[in-house]
Amino acid sequence: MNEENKQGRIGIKDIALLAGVSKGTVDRVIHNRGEVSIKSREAVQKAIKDLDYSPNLFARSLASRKHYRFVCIIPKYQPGDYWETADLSFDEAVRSFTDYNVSIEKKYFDQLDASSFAVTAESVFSQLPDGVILAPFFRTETLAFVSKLIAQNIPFSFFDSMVEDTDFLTYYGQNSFQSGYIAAKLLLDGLPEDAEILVVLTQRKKNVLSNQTVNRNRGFIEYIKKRGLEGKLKLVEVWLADDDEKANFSLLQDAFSKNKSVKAAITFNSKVYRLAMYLENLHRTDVRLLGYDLLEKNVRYLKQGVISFLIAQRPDKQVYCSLRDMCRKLIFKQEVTRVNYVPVDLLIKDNIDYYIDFKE
Amino acid sequence: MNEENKQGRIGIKDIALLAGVSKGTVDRVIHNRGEVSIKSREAVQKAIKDLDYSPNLFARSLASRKHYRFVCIIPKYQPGDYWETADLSFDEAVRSFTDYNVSIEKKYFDQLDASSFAVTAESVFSQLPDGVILAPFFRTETLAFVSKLIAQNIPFSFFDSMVEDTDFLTYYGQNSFQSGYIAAKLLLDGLPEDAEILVVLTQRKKNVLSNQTVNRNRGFIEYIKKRGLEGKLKLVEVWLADDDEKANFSLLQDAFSKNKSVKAAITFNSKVYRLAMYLENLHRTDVRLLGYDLLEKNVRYLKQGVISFLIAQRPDKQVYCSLRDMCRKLIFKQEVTRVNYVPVDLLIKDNIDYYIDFKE
DNA sequence: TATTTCTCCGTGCACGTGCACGGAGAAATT
DNA sequence: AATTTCTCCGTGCACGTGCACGGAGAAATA
Repeated sequence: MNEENKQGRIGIKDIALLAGVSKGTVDRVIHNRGEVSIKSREAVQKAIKDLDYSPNLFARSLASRKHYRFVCIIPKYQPGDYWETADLSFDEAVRSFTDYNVSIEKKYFDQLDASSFAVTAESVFSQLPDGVILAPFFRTETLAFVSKLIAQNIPFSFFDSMVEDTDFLTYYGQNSFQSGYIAAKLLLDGLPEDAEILVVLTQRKKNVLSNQTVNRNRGFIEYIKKRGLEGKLKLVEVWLADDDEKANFSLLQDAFSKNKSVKAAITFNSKVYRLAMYLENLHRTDVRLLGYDLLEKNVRYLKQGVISFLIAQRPDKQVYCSLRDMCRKLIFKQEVTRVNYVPVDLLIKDNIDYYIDFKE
Repeated sequence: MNEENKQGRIGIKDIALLAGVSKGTVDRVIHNRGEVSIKSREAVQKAIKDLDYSPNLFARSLASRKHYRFVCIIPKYQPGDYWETADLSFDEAVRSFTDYNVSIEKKYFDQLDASSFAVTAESVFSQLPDGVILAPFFRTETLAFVSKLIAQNIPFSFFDSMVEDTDFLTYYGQNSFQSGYIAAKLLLDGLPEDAEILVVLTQRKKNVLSNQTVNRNRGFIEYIKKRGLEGKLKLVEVWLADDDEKANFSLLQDAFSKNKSVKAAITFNSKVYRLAMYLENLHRTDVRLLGYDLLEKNVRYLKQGVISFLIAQRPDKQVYCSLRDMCRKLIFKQEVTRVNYVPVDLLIKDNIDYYIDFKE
């Protein structure tokens, strides 16, 4: 083991020396807070360039007294729900940034209730946060919220879905349209052209579908058109309620008894385990089933072979990257990419374990 | 924006205060380098526990004079090859760790020449490295090498493939057997049971196949057995040379002319673009093609629809995680997981873009 | 008792950066 | 000319930790 001092990392005082000024002046140039003559500024900038200086981020955050406080806004959830992953990922992610003097506060709203979202969002302002990360469930309310954020000069990022034409810092999420397209391909390829397909939708209040669902559905239809299957395939829509499992069961029962030769079924959200549960009860293994997200129940049915495909969208990464980019932009003044589509990950029973077990 | 000093992070001097000793003593306990009375030691340990102290890693590595030097051993490659990704990833990864006083030296060997590997490996010792990361291409030579590493107390990690029963720190790589199994599933599902399948192998010197290839092939066969297709499917093996493209072309020509109704073809390495090129020249679109790894050429043929599936194994992650774990273990004395299988990522023309573009 | 050795421990500087403070000299004002 | 204001810049401490140095007191040796 070698004890070598200093591998010659060049620091602020090296450029001070080269530029013929003191490190205080260098500091003023780096954080351009003025009070520097043009001559000195240029000398420093040249030195920085010549020596290819990059600051030691550790020393920086050690020395910095600034404390950054971010707020994230996500829906309330039941244990095992999709949103639990995102929630836990925030805790996980913030741990990687505590040493940068970063802390985070989470706020929850009712995903069926737009006014709950508005109230939660409003409560953010009293905290005077340095940045906000949110899943923009309700378009109108989100627009109102972010315009107020902009007025107060508070940067914000979207994840999961986005509201376009707003001045968000970053977006991390899946391209829903494309993921619906891919879902269609996986579900339909190899099936007869006139097969019966069950499309299971979950309605929220006022019959409104989520952004994600709408766009995935569009992508789904697009594939069907492209393959020239429109009008040939028999698409059967089944509308379930979000909370009434008993009613849902009989709705499914109804659908399957009316359509005897269903070859495949799909949901555009994470609730595919409902369908799986239903099919398993009936010991039907002849229906190709596809859904989204790696809920524990979904994974179990995938491994059992009841579900054929799951499409995942790395919720943990969405959260981590959103937070990281906010740090990069605000703390380290680095550039970040605005729109970031996460991969459309295809999971089958044979590769699911490696996907889940892999901890980066 | 809030200027709040100190969010109450407890540091070494807080435990010194609570334990009634100086921070020097606390330091001696933490790094247990002795010269501490039992009474003091226990007081400090109690204080650490009571206050739930965790060291500030930034301050630690800032103050530390120790410089860690790692060596990695990878094969030489042509531009665009699989190993280029790994090579570049090392550069990328080491950047994240320079502030921890870490540097890395890369060493290359000829992947067709075991003795080249041995020579390269031997040259490592003169550097007195703190750790070694290698892709263990040659079993015998690797065994000799690592036993010498162990004798000199130098920790080492495998990636890409591993040599079992050695005392490696970590392994990151794909489960080759399982990935071959999955490859078979993707390639064969939906084909007639008596289809003609081309299995294209690349021989290295002395007719030796790489570990990866052997195991993927085993997994492939396993699936065929499980499906009861053994003896029904017509598997045609084609052996190509690694470097003679002209000979390879005529070998393929030969294979396709002898087997008129080939329905699918597979290679267990990254050279599937050869097959794609051949099929494209002949304007044949009726052959389902599967291969490994996201070489630029492979991706192009996938997007064109010549290749149906690519299986990826996150070489960048393998490298990054190997290096990160070495830091965790050696610098921060944290525990790491020994065997880490990376996901078997399934890519089709419709999800490849998101996969490639996504920068974490 | 005087000297040496040994055990234990406190002090103080360093790492690279941020930032407050104050000072020197020029320019503007009285 | 004396004073004030303004522009520019250097000095020095702090962040939390690692580590070298040396000192105090006890124990061992003379």
